[in-house]
Amino acid sequence: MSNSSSAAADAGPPEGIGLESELGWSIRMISAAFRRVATGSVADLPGGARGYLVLVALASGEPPSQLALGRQVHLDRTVMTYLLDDLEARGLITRRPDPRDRRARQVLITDEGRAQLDRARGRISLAEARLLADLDEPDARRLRELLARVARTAQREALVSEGGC
Amino acid sequence: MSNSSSAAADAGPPEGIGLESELGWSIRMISAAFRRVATGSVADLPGGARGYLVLVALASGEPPSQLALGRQVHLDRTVMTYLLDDLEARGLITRRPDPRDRRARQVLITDEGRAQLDRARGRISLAEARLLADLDEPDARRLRELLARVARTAQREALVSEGGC
DNA sequence: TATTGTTATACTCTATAACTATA
DNA sequence: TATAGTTATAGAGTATAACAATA
Repeated sequence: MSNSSSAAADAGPPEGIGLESELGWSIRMISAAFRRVATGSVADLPGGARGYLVLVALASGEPPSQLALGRQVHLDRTVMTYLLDDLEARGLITRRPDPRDRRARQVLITDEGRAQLDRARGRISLAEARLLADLDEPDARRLRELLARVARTAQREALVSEGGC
Repeated sequence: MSNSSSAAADAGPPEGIGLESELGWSIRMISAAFRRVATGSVADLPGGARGYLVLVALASGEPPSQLALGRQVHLDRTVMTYLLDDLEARGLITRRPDPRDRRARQVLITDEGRAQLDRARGRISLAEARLLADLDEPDARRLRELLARVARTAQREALVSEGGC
């Protein structure tokens, strides 16, 4: 019959602490779950989730250099090169030399890029809602706010260490 | 001089929505940051963070099959095989045939495994605290609780989809 | 026929190093 | 000498398929 060993001897209860109290476990499971629900939303963008975040970053603010852009979305400059190649080939971004520093290239989002981004944004919103489905509205908002706060300082510290990506 | 193009024209303020409002960005940055602060804490465990989570799962409850264990920590059974090989070679776990189902093997943590786990747990706690450093105690507790809640249902849905890992 | 564990294989992501052109 | 971008390469992490033993 079905194994279901849990039914046999339930003598081993949650003896204090288990996986669910591990922050690393939560992060791992949520990362996987978000990838699961969001992959389809960005499937038609070059680079998938990475391409999406690049477009989001480009949609607001000054046209950044490739390096600055990579730091915003935690992508190595070597990855940025071919990711931007793909986005440019599809007409979602353009690159032009920075007049102030001829080593650098400014990255700009195109109208087509904005259009695709807006469509993807709607799909991503649905995916996010699915991920947080069993939180009520205030809890979901609180979780988003706390995550954003931790992520913001995490990014700052990533720039300090600045060893790898 | 240093480029610091941000100093030049600061005309591009956060015009409404940017990366920080993206849940996917927060998750991405936090995953990377946690890996950064926690890798050292589990460096002497076979499999690093994955080995650590396996030990945590084994430390409480009934000895699970390799498959059940993999589902708890979101690892494919093909990965479990050599991860457990490594943990067993170091004497942190043992495997024995399940008397009720001779296809399956029960995985047990050893005394040495518990000892190493306890030491790693202390180091991980410090790393977690570093990650959440700029939250006060109530906010940190709230974030942990919300993450655990989302992670728990995320895991349940992973078992349903059960296509990949 | 379906499932557990194993092995082998391929694909993606990430990390490192070397090169160019500018500064 | 140091930096932005490119290219090539190697290494993890993950996924897929095939197999043996058992249900």
